[in-house]
Amino acid sequence: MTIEAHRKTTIMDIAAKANVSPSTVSRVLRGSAEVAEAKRTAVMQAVTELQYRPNIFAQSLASGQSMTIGVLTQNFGSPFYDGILHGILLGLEKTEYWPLFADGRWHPEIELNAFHLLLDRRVDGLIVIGGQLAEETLRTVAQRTPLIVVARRIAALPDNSLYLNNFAGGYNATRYLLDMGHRDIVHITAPNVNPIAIDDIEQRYQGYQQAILDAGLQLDPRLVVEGNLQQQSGVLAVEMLLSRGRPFSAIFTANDQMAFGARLALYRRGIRVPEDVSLVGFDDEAFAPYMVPPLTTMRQPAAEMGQTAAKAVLDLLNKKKPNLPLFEANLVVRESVTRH
Amino acid sequence: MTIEAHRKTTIMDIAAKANVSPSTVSRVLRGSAEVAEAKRTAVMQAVTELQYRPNIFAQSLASGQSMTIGVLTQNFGSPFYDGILHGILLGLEKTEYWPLFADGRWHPEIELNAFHLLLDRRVDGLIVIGGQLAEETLRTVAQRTPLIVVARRIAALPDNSLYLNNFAGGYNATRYLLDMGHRDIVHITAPNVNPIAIDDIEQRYQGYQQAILDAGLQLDPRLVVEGNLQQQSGVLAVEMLLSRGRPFSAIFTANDQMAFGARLALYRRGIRVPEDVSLVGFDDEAFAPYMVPPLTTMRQPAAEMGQTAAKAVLDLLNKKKPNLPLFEANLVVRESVTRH
DNA sequence: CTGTTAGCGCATTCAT
DNA sequence: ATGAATGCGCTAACAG
Repeated sequence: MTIEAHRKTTIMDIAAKANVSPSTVSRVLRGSAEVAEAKRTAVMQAVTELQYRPNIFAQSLASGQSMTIGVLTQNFGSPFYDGILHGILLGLEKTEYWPLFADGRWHPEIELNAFHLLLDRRVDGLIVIGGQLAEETLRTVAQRTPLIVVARRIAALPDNSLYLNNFAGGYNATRYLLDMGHRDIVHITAPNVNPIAIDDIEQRYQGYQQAILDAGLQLDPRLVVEGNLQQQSGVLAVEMLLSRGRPFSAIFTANDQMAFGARLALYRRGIRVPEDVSLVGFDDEAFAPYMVPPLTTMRQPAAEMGQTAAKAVLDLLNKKKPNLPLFEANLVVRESVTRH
Repeated sequence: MTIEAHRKTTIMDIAAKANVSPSTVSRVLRGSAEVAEAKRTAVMQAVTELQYRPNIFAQSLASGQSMTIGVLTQNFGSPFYDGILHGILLGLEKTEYWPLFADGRWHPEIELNAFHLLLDRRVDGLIVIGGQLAEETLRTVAQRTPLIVVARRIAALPDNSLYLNNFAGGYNATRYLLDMGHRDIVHITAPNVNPIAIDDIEQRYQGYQQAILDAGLQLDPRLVVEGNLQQQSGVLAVEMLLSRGRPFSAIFTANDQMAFGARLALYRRGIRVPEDVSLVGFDDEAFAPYMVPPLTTMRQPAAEMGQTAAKAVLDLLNKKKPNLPLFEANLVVRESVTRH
């Protein structure tokens, strides 16, 4: 058993079989130059016959390109982020680029590590979804590598970040409840979570406040409760609320998960939804339509954002200025809200 | 460690700076041989000073190893699969291997393509989560590359597949309802979904049947309804069931999503859970504890399976026979079931 | 222990 | 249009 016997087929093998030089093989394979039709087909045939597959490492080493786009996410399984992931996948599907995923797990150290490993793999472009990387770090990288940050606003990189208008989302959700006749509207926010989400959440809160004021009503701090985005905190928030004794007819939560928790707490207290209290969430998680009753919520266009992000990095790779619209969440009306 | 470094510093630069040969640099960097302490530290210092980062492509090309484990999943966002993903991430975390993800999107062609792209990237090992790749294909690859298939039983590869005892899961769920005094137990199954899941689902159904028989009861086809694993099909299943007029006091669904749908349908019909009908799901999705009322369900040890899979490929890489236990789903009791 | 010498497989100049 | 030559950055076999 010689080494030869098991050696992988290389560009040389197919060059020999097709009676051409290795360079010609390379030319037809990557279409980098015109080649006589006869040789062309001879090469292609040899390729299929020998089941040749190029060695990516050799290719990348020689060309300096990896044909990959690094994608840094924060936990496979977060509904919103996964939606973005799908969009990216879709946006890259018909291109020559292949996504390389890394998971920051919402851990600053793990995230930084993953980020570097992506860079070590010499990705040609980079998409960062949310996360907590220092803006400084992102700025530095952006100078050298096409970079798009999704679901996070980087003030210093207006042309590289893509995010949602959370203020409008909070405003519209609240506005809807007002239009339905509600006057005592609770908001469950989440001020002390990780640094990036906090910004979005704060925006939603601001939107809530502005809508109340625009309706000519007064802000009442007793109607605002704090959670941490987890379902359980929605439960606690409602408990807290009820203990305050301030009457209310509707609840708007900063995300769906807390709405789920809130709904459970109301159920345990025997408070009916939507007869006694209306409920509006934010995210439109897969479960929202199947809650009892189905949850009215703000849908974030995650997939569209991901796809736009993918197109944007490709634009950057081609030295074109990418088009980065400001996205908005849309109200999805379901049965958890009634006219008051 | 900053970003600048990823540029052009090569092993030669640091060799020059440390006054040693490139090979010595390589030796200390990868610990492949003993090196005098003095040179060692000189090299290390040069490395940090020049912010050197090895070129992965050159490394892999020269060594023949990529230090990556390919992971083929089927849609980022499926709760069970994501759990496995997390487990794999965890299992690989402290090793020298880095996971390379690909998404088959539940599309046979896309999956096969992704599979090949993973192989093209010369992964040292491979973990396939579910999917529909031909057993033949898997067997061929397994001969050449360490391969573990998770959440799918490959008869021809008993030492490479890792899955759950779904029969026991179905049996235990049904058994629990029987123990609670229920006699007219509905099962919502899903016979016509994709080829791989169908096997698991069928096993759950078999478990249900066996439990009924073991309790000395008769199987009644009118108590079995078919869905397709989606929430919406749970809604339809219950509608169908009610139209049959056959009384029942409990429903066991083949997955949580259909349980969600079923619960919604019951709500719309004014049938109370659990007072009128008890409900048991399968998967323990994140939402289950927050359903109204909280859902009793079978929890699959996804993360453990993923971690075990990761360890198993590493074992294969080290020519050790991996330990592949048969996993089981555990009952998680919540308020959606009452004694009958 | 350590420096020298060859490749790893391919892309890309150069010449022709 | 095409073959020969060079190098991408690193590892490993071979001497010393």
